[in-house]
Order: sequence, then structure tokens, then C-alpha cells
Amino acid sequence: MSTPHYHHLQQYFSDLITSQQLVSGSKLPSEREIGEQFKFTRVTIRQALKNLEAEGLIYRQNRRGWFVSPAAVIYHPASHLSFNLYVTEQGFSPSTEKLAQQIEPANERIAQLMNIPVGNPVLYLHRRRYIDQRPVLIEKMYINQNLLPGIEEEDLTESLSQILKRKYQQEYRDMDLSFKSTSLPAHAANDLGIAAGQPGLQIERINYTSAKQVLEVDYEFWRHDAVTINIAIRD
Amino acid sequence: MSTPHYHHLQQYFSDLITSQQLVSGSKLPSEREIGEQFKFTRVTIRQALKNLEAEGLIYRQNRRGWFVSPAAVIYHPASHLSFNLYVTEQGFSPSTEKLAQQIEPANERIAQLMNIPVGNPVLYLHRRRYIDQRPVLIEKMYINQNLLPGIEEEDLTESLSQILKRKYQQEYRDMDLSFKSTSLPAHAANDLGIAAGQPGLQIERINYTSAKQVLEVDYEFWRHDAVTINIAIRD
DNA sequence: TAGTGGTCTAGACCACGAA
DNA sequence: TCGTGGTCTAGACCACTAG
Repeated sequence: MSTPHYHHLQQYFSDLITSQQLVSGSKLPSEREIGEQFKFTRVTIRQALKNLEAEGLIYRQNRRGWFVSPAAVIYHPASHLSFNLYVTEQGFSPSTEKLAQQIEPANERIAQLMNIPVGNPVLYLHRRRYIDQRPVLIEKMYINQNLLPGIEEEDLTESLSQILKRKYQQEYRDMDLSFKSTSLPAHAANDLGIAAGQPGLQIERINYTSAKQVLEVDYEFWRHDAVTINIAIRD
Repeated sequence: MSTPHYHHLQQYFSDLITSQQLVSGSKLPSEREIGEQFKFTRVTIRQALKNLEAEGLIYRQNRRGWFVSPAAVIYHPASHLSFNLYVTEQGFSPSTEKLAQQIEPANERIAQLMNIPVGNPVLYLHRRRYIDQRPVLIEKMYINQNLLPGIEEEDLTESLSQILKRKYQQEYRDMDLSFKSTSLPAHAANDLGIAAGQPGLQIERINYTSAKQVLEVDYEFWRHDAVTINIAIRD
């Protein structure tokens, strides 16, 4: 068994995709159909498909089938561009859906960061963001409402940075970022409509005001194939 | 089938690890042993183990077995600390192995970045880096030898930033970073002694001199469970 | 040489999505 | 209702590692 069977399959689909014979968003044949064509069992087929998924070439949506992944969007946190803006600039079509919004007591980490007592109210916002109709990102944010009174009355599917600018004359400035490549937690995988345990990218982002106060703490859960992160460090 | 069997297994080992009954580096029972104990087939066992691997809790090395992953090291690129330094500071033990070193003609991308003709010689350096004896990172670097004459005579398992400082009175300054969560390419997986197709983190790093010349272009391939990246953005 | 994970077969039933 | 992927059984042989 010099090269395993799934490797040939992988190569076959990989070639179809890179040569654009299978284009972004198109559906692959079903696992059983592929099995008939190549005379392999589903176990072998699935091994190949999962490897292609790990490479970021294809993805699956629930029980609907396997699809060719669109190109990854480039996220450039230091540019302070909003999701809507940078996705649009790169030729994709963004959208945002609000899944939950509520006032919550701050947990220990949030309280410490925002320098408020544990249990004090913060605004919790839970959103799902799409690129070209594909859900790619779950966002859970904790917003310091002391600094942004009345923000809960705004349309929170909008870009937060725009609301900040318009209503509060504030802008994103300093931030602390933390990235980890790991599988998506069950809640995020669920919200994205994918099986638990898929690889993903987790980001914690802490946004500060110009006065170094914590404006907002953001947890992002990305499909791993949907994003590349670019950062320029200039001392 | 409300909750699948592998989920219980996953939970079982996850609990053992977080409660430290299984500590970092220790070996799990073999797949067949686990199967006997829980009366599942290997397919189910492996599903659970692969999910735990995706979470970063365990890893496998060749055909030796499954092991509990050590804590991830925190990589803080903007700090300009060397690998040896930040790994040591976090209580781990780093080491470096040189896999290859040679003068190579620059490819298009490298030539363009370094502002030299395609085909001009650059120094190629290929290293494997370990944390606590575990290979975690493959590094492929292209070094601008015009800016660093004689660098090929140095001991290139050493920290490059130290060589820069000592021999050339240079320091790392500006850099461009690009991160992508994707599976490790075959060559990198091979060098790390793991099966191809494992999730990983790929980094491209371009290091500039204070005069904005490209000193070095670096491709890093990390085990996904070995690292967390932290960056502070200060305008 | 014995034991490990890596690959693979040939089935089966289930849960969800689309029509 | 039918087709899809999701889960699972009960085996088998191979390739590599360790002793």
C-alpha cells in the first residue's frame, strides 16, 4: 500500500477544483455516487473528502452534501475596517444576522477587563455573519454599556464601528488579539450548521477606547477555510 | 441516536485530561484496548480520538500511540522575542535542528520581495523546532544574503535574531504576518512525523530591516495544538 | 516478533433536508 | 417520501515502531 486509495481521490478532486472544472460553491457528487464510480467504500471516500475539507478546498453543510469552498477572505484587523467593508472590497457579499441580544451580568473575565464589579450589567450580542450566503462566522460580544449609553436601542445587525462613529464619535483604536486554531465548540458549530468537531479558528479581541478603557470584548468562531489573517507590525 | 457513542468517549477522556488524571505527555491506552473496555469498534474509538485531536487535547505520533498534548505556547510576534526565549520564559524547553541549508536561486515571490533578479542566490534554511522534545514547528526560510554577507558560516541552529544582533548589529523591526488555519502540506507533516492531512497553522512572515529592506522571508508550519498567537495593536 | 496505528471492505440503520 | 450525510458493526491486512 504505497499510496493509499484516498490519496488518489483527493488528488482527483483537488485537480478538478484548482483547474476550475469544479467552481466555488458547486456541489460534489454524493458519497455513494463517488463510491460507485471509483469502486471504493464510503469509508475511503469520506477519508478523502475530510482531507480536502482540512485543506480548505471543500466543505459540507449539514446533510445537504459537499461543496467547493469559496476563496478565503483576508481579514486585516489592524486596518480597523468593518466586516461589511473588507468583505465587500474583496468582491464578496456580506450579511449579518442577530441571533440574540440581552443585558447580562458580567462574568469574572469581562468584569476584570472592563474594570467593573462582577455581575454588573453588560450588553451581550450574538451574531452570525455570512459571506455570499454562506455562514462563516459566529460572534459573541460583550459591550461596555457604561461607555455607550443607549446602544441597545440601535440596529445591532449594523456595523458596530459605524454606530460608534455616528452616535458616540468613537473609533476603534487599540486592540488585543488572540488566535487559536482548534475545533469549533458545539454551540458555534451548531450555529454554523456544521457537524461538531470541525476545525476552526477562534479569536478573542479586546477593543479599547483612546482612553484605554475596554469598549468591547469579542469572541469570534470562524470556519477555518473562510479566512486568512494579515497583520503588519510597525514599531 | 440522540448523542452518538463517540461523544461519550470524548467526554470521558476530555474529563480525564482536564482533571489532570491524565497528564501532559502521557500515553492513552491503545485503540483496541479502549474498544474492549467500552465495547465499541475501532471506527467509533477513532472518531472520538480524532475529535479530541482537533480540540488540541491529544495528538498522535506515527504508529506509537496517542498522547496527551502539552499546553500551547503563546507566540507574541510583535515582541520580537526569539523562539528560544519565549518558549523558555513560559517554562518549556526549546530545541532546534537544522534539516537543510543551501544557496538557492530566488523564485519569483522571493525575488520580488527582496528586490533582486529572479534566480539570484538566496540562503535557504530548513529547520525543525521542538518544545519539550516534541517536534512542533517546521520552518523554511529564505535569507537575503546581500544584507548579511557571510551568514552561511554561522551556526544556523542558533537563534537568528541573536546572530543578527551579534554579527550585523541588526534587529528585527517591521514585519508582515499572514496566518491561515489549514492542513499541513505533506512535506511538513512528514518532517513532523505525523500523518498527512492533520490540521495545522501556516504562517508567512516577512522581516524588514529598519531601512525597509526584506531581510528574510519565513514560512512556518505549526502543529495546530502547539501554539496560540497574541498580538497587541497600538496605533 | 508483537503491538500499534493506518487503511479498507461490505454492509446497516438513523436523522435531517428538500421536494 | 427519498436522498443525503452521520454513525456504527465486525471484521481484515498493511506498515511501522519498539523491544
